[in-house]
Amino acid sequence: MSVGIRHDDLRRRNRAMVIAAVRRNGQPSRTEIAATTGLSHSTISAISSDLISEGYLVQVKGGEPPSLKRGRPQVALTLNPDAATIIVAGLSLNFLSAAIVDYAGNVVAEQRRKAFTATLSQADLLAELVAIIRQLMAGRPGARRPLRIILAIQGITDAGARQMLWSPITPHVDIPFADVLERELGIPATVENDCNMMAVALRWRDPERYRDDFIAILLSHGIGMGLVLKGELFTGTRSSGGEFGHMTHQPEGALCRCGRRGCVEAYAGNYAIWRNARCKPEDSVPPDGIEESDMRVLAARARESDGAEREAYRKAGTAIGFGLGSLFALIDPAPVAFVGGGAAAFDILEPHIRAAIASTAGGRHSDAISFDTVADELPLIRQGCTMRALTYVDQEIFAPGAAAPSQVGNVA
Amino acid sequence: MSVGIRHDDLRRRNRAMVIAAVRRNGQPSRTEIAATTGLSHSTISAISSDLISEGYLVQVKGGEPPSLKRGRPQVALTLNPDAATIIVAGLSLNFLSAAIVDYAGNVVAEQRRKAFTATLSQADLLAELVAIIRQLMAGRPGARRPLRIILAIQGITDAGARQMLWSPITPHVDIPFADVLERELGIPATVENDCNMMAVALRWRDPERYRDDFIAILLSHGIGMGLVLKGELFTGTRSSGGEFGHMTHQPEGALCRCGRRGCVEAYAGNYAIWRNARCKPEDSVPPDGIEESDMRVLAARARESDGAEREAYRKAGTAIGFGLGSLFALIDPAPVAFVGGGAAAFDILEPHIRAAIASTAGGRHSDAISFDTVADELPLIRQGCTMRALTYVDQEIFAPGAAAPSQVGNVA
DNA sequence: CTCTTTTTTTTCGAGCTTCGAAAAAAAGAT
DNA sequence: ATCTTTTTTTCGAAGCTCGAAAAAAAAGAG
Repeated sequence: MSVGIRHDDLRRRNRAMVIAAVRRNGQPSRTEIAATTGLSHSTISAISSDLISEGYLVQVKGGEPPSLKRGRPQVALTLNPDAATIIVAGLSLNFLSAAIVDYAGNVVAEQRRKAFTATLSQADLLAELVAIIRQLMAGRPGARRPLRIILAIQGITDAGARQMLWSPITPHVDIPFADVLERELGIPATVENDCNMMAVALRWRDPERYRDDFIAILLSHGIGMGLVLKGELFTGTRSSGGEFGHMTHQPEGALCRCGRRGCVEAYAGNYAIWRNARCKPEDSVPPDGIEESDMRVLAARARESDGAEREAYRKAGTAIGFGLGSLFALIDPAPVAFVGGGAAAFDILEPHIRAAIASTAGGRHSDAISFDTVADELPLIRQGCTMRALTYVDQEIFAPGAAAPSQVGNVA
Repeated sequence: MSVGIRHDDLRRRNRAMVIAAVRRNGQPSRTEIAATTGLSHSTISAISSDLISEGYLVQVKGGEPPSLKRGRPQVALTLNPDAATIIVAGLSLNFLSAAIVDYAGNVVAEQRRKAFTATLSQADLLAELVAIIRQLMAGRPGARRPLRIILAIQGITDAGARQMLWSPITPHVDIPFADVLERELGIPATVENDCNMMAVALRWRDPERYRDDFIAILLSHGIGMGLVLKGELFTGTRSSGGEFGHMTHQPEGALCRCGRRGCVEAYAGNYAIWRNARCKPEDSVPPDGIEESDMRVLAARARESDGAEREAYRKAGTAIGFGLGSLFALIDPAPVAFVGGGAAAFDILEPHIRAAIASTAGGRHSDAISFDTVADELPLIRQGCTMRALTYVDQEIFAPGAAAPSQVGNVA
């Protein structure tokens, strides 16, 4: 359904565009905003003066160094940190975190706590989550109500970012996190897949390298992926999608944590590497609770001698490589960032990944396949959530009515 | 890079929206256009009166049956067939076709000819293509110059729709079809992958069933795919992408026509089914020139008795199923249309496809997996090309400057 | 046959928005 | 102190969409 542009949409869109330019650029002047948006100086002047008087933007006074150029100096604009706050929460195995973040993206308060996610009832899990956020907000009495809650979870979410459909950290499925948070706290909430947030963060961190098309792969107990294609975060038609770890590497192959067989993860997840390194049968139930330190020992042994550990990493690299090969057959090659504890063993994995890719259709354009590693996923996830939630807030403020994830399809 | 909306873009976009509404709807009245676009009646009235006086739209006079409602009858608007023409060309193994199509999508002239694509030099192949189009245009002296050429090829094209990167129908690679056509004929040209055009056509044909997310799979000598996700035709980052047939089904498996091993196509392409049915070794070079009639014989035998033929189809179905399973892990399940000669044997394939999917991550939401078959791919490809080229023309006319495939990414 | 009702389409003025040009502002250079 | 350069604001013009009202065109009622 194609929708025409109303006249009053115009100003809203251009206001949102200006805010987006400031968010992306940091401290642009009006002239720079005019250049990046393509709008005239007079329009930018009008819009930014509105946004300043409404409290969304502020002029940076003495911050910048005295420019060496002649002429009236540019006045830098920046986001007013006090314009709004959001809450960024994270839920991973046995661990719960929440933070209040201001409109400029600075963390202003934070809470962390242990919680035995694997054994908690669904109600208790939700209660813990609500409690940590309540506690966080109680620490700032009198503060304005946060405009949005964003929750990153290890697991699959629905396409509308309302529910967790499945997660390895809890036996419960279809948990309506967003609905519960909204009901209990009265703040709009969304649930996002952690790997997707990693991809979002990479784009904000290094837009040179991670621009329009790239892949973030989490190497941890399981294997996750966040994918950006044509500048948009890629999601499934019904879920957060991108379950790279559960593409089939070997039909009827090794037993995966998900209960099926032959998934990439069943060869490349920490538990799979451990299982192979210990020479357990491929169909043995994947063990839980493997520590990063255990993996470091395995990796060290794999580097030292040509034994079962090295073979385990070979299998892992091969599985990842064939998975990437199939992915590249669909989307063409793109830069890959390997994130998480497993990235520490990337030196062992890389030759096998490259060898496997070379034997697939992904071998074409192998020059486009550049790998990078990021050791710690948590800061990435936090940053991705922050930017995503703030962008939602921007869209809500400046384009009310237009739902956040709106996209008008138009195949021709 | 975010670009603001200029004031004069507004009318252009809304004009394009009106044209798109008419193209999609067939013969809508002004009132219906207002409803679907969300613009006011006064705006639609102004725009459509402009478009009529410019010759793009015409009012349908006595066409519709006398409405049984009271009140002033709606005046149906439709595309003026004489507003423009385009050329739709197709290139497949040993076969070349071209047609002139008017602005309303009707074929007004057509040419077909044999050409031995597999043995022609690149120059001769291009010359044949230019010749058939010249001949077509020579048949309509005095006619206005067509506004666009669209060429569908069996093979991979680049993301910009300028070149054929690789094709099974010719040994030559990186053929700059679009540049040559534009230079020789002076008409803007693009090259599209045939399976992508199938997907586009399905959406125009049956928008109820094929709306926002669906998959078109060509079962023929090779295996091709066209994919629509979130209402947009899916393409790779550098090429037409979606090479479903060259996802890896079995690492180090059967020899594929592409020279690699274990691709889905190496089990499910006509040549692979034939190879398995004849009990040739999996690493034997795939034969060429298998006729549809040969495949019908194989399928009949597979239905009759449990022999090598049935086993060949089992392997084919399994490969397709595991491929779909991996695809569904990435994009979630979606309706699938199997197109082409191989769809005639879908009854034999289906149980194996479903069994394989059920054993993968795609097994979730298996209710969303509905299959359909379309016997003949050529009309689909023709129709898809027609609609795509006409939409390009619309965009060029009504939104000059904005390149046809424009999409501003905005990850947050 | 005429008048009323109903529905579609057009007309018209109001209210926005953006743009370009010119003016104002704010610094360094001379 | 004045000139030059660059940024920002101001102001009028032009264009677009919208809502309300008017006009048009048909069916139904009497």
